[in-house]
Amino acid sequence: MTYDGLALFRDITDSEVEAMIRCFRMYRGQYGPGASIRTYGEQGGEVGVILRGAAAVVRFDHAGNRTILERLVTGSVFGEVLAFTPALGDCLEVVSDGSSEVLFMSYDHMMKRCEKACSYHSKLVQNMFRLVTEQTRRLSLRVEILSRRSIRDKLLCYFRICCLEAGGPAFTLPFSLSALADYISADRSAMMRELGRMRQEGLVAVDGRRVTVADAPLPGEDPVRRV
Amino acid sequence: MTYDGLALFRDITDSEVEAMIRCFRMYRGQYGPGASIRTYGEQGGEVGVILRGAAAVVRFDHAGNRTILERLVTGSVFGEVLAFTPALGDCLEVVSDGSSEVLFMSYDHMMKRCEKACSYHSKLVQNMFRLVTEQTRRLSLRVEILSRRSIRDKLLCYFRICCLEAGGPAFTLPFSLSALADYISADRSAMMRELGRMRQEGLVAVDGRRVTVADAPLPGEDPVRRV
DNA sequence: GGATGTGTGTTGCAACTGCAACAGATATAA
DNA sequence: TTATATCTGTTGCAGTTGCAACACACATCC
Repeated sequence: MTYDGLALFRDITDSEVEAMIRCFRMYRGQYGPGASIRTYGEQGGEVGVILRGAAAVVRFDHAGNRTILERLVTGSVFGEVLAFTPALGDCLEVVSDGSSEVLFMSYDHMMKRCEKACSYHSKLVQNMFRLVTEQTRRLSLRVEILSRRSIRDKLLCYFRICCLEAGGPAFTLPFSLSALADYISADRSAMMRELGRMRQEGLVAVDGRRVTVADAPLPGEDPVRRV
Repeated sequence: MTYDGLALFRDITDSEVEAMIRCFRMYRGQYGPGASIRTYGEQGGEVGVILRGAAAVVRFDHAGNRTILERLVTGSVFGEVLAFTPALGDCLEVVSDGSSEVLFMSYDHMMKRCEKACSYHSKLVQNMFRLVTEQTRRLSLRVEILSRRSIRDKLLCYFRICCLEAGGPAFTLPFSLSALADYISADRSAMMRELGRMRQEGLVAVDGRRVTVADAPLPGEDPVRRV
């Protein structure tokens, strides 16, 4: 296995990675579609990296509502020490989306200053820093979406972010419409209804998972400031 | 000024901090109550640290709704590179809460590997890492709150988190009820109404900013898992 | 003192949203 | 093929929520 292309191991050679895997006692796990990678609460201070495939951090509240807290793709990091400490009796789970492979390591071990002062160790920390920073930005976007007051605003906010990432007025949803409802934390039928209204008003066009937004923001364009 | 007690400068002596301030060309700013510390979009890759006082990251959408995206206290870090990139034409602002003092530095300069390899530089990066991690956890909690489907659930979720932090069934709100509504992203009057209902049902007791929760979770108690 | 601004508390109303239920489409496995 | 599961699409209904408006308390400032 090569670790090329993984942001966590950027500027670190495969042989150095192998050395770290031994030194840090990292281990890998393979998961099938829908398999539970981790249930939060059980893992001590562990950090996971998605080597291959994708996954999602989901929460089930006492009423059984599923909420997708976070989507993890190849290269994403997750872990209780990084985010989403379960505190309120809800069930938190990392679920494999399709088949995936995950590398686990001890957070403390990674953060501890190594007596050998290996240069790749500090590179690892720097890379992890970048990943956590990205994570923070994704979470911020999530907060931006969830803090909208209506389903319509949530959808528009999410769609526009997707357009910016895609660099055009159209993009493909990374998950099903049902999962989208869970992601924006809304009732599915209510979302479908609102989506229908928006389609009628010509705000969006939805064809399967393909979404086209009417007044999509152009990338690079400075947002208008209203004070 | 002493930098004691600031998480960013932990394990770094004041004289080392002073050296870094010169080397990094950091600078300080003082702000009065309600003053705008930064408007997102204007600052390049800058990172700010609250040295004294408190602040809030707020957003005004096109309809004028205010949303408190994040509360910053002494020691908190903020910056466009860390979180909350404005992307959708809304107005994002860091507003001083009371009088405050902020230290700014260049993100790139901080992340760049220093040719002198000063030990305190790498300590700074480690400390920053911890702060960003904490930031991530706070954002996660925020997502947990906002992803609740009703005002009641949002309030209960937030209150319980506050109880866990306070270590008891009662705590004092860090801001006004009006600001709380902005924080949970709900209409103020609707929140007051729901709060009244919850009071009637004996779920909570609210006296000014003092909140007591009936079935507060106890710290250290393992959350119940329901699969 | 009055003016101003902010925070609290309340109400009516219209609109939105969650919920339950149903039907059809599609895909996968037995 | 038949089951089974998931996803899509729709509807009625009841409850929640946002919105606008108002009254009052409490500060600060002139």
